Amino acid sequence: MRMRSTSKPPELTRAEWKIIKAVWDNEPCTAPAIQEALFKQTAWTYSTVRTLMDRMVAKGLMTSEKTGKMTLYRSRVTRQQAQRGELLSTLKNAFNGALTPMVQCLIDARRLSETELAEIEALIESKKRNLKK
Amino acid sequence: MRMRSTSKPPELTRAEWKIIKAVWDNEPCTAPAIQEALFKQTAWTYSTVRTLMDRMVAKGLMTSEKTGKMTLYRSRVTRQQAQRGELLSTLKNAFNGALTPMVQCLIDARRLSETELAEIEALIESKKRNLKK
DNA sequence: GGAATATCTCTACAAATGTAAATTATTTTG
DNA sequence: CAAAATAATTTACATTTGTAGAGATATTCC
Repeated sequence: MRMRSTSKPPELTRAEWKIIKAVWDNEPCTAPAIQEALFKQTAWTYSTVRTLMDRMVAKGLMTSEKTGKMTLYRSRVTRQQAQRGELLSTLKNAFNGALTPMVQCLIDARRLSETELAEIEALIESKKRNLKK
Repeated sequence: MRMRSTSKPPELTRAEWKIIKAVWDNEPCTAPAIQEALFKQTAWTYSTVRTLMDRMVAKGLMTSEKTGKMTLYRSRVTRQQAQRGELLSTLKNAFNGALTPMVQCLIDARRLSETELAEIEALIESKKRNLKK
């Protein structure tokens, strides 16, 4: 039976976001690979990256599997799950769960191009049709 | 000269969100008032609330003014600013700044009612008109 | 004035987060 | 094989966050 995700979605710290995004783009992957991938952006040393990754394994955000010399990491949360967790927590903390104000804020926060507005509108339209059905 | 907010918007922790929301609803206000207002929800003691509030003053999120016996607190960030900061940081961390996927995720994350969809659509419409002008 | 009440101040402490050096083991390569 | 390069392990440490107790002060009420 397919069941509606029961465990609340994860929340990641800023550092963890950087890591997991790199992992999603490279998995399965090693810690050295990730530190290399992030070095330009973060200048983190191998130690730092490794520590973060192991903590994330401990938290259930990734898995690690030791194959001989190297340790391979894989994400245990999908991008979707993580994004959703983040968004829902913002919705809850900052907007008391009220969706419309959140969207309003989003619209105001950035000067949106007409293209973006059109895209968003299309999403809504599609969802509406989807609901009707 | 009116200048475009240069300092990046604040980021608040979960505890800080609880506090500031209570402050917005009561300011200017005292620490005891806030702890009372939050007690049902958080069960925090006076010490806890007070510590949090003073830290927030140190961070520039609020001001405090000692009038005789009591200390009065006032927010230094508006709800708008704080919400915006939260949203933008989520946008950046979790969505690499891409707006449309974020909205998509939002739409998927909750089963939206037709009413909500309509509301959001109205927001978009309004913004579009606004852009044109 | 003393007891009760309300506040404040100071100090504390554990957990989480960000960051990394030092040491050890392993592998590659001249 | 010895030297060089890689990767892993262990340990550390400062800062931030969550949470609060204890003691000092001022205020009010009997």
